[in-house]
Amino acid sequence: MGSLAEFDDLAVQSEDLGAQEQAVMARLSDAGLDLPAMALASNVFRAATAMRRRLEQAALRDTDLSWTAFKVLWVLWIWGERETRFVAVEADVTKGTLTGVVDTLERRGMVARRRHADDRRLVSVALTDDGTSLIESIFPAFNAQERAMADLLHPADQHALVRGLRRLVASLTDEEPR
Amino acid sequence: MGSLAEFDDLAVQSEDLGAQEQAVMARLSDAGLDLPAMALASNVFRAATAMRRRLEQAALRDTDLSWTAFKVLWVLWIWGERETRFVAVEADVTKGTLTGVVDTLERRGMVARRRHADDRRLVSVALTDDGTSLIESIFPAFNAQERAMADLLHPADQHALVRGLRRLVASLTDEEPR
DNA sequence: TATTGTTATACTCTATAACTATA
DNA sequence: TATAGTTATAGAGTATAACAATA
Repeated sequence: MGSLAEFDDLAVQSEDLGAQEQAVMARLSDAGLDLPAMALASNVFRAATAMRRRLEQAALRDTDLSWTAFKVLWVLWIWGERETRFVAVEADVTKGTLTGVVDTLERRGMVARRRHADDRRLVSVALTDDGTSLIESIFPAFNAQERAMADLLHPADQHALVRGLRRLVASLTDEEPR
Repeated sequence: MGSLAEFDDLAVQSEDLGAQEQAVMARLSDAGLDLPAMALASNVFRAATAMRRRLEQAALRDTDLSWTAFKVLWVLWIWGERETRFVAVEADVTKGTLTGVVDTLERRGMVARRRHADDRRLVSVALTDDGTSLIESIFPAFNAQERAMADLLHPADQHALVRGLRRLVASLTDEEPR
């Protein structure tokens, strides 16, 4: 069985396929590759890039916050004061990157470090009042963009998409604990 | 109506929600935000990061190719010789980045530039025979990882996920032509 | 010995914009 | 004037690894 048929099966409606995917089919249809899996990966990347670009332009442009600095503020807003290793995992950055971002945010008075009394290797980070005000002033516009993007899909598609992504993320992250 | 109920509606099964999303619900359930949209965005980013990390480690680690260099080879493999502006869009990088990546790949003999005779502003890039061999030797392992990740989901979930992502990408990219 | 956070290095990619050569 | 690609600059993130302090 050719993978072309397999791919087509996933396609549902050919109008949904971009030019790139059509070229892929023409080029690779009998190379023994898993085209549906390719389509899954490449669409995850394309969606992520397009969404991040839009969020950065529309919601972060005038805030003087990098994508990562924003994520760190957000994590602290959601979770409250936490140890830096936790924040690094949650914001999905390396600990080296986190040190730098926290340095910057601390210099601007948005977060504060606190060394633990009981285990003095540990450092926790928390939003200051100014940091809380900042994230609370930025987040509504950020979320409005998220909503506008989600609304590009029918509710049933949104539903299915989130469910699939959650399962994928769950499987990937407990496979590779990092 | 609280957004908590709205969020829960999307959740389907609470075991699917990671700890982060549960904390979000607890923290933000009545802030007037669109939590399902937030869940969509954040799961796209988390999936993309986890997948890229795995592909880089498992398939690109020993190849001496950066993520972007790999994408450029892939684009040229799929499309054949193309003008650099086309390659930049397709590989989703800026033209400045592309110049650098093509410089590197050309120095290694994997691609070749060709200036057009009819419009001498234009430069096309194509794989050399060595470049073709390289991408053909790397891609099977890359695709095997893509398949392994896709197989973490049931076929119906894969199907729904790809369909949703395609539609999202299509809407986002014809909204913002770049 | 192991762990936490910090520091250091070298690399990749980005955004932005100026520059060249062509059209 | 506009366009295609190149070059330049500064910034942000990465992987990797060494390091100091602490456990």
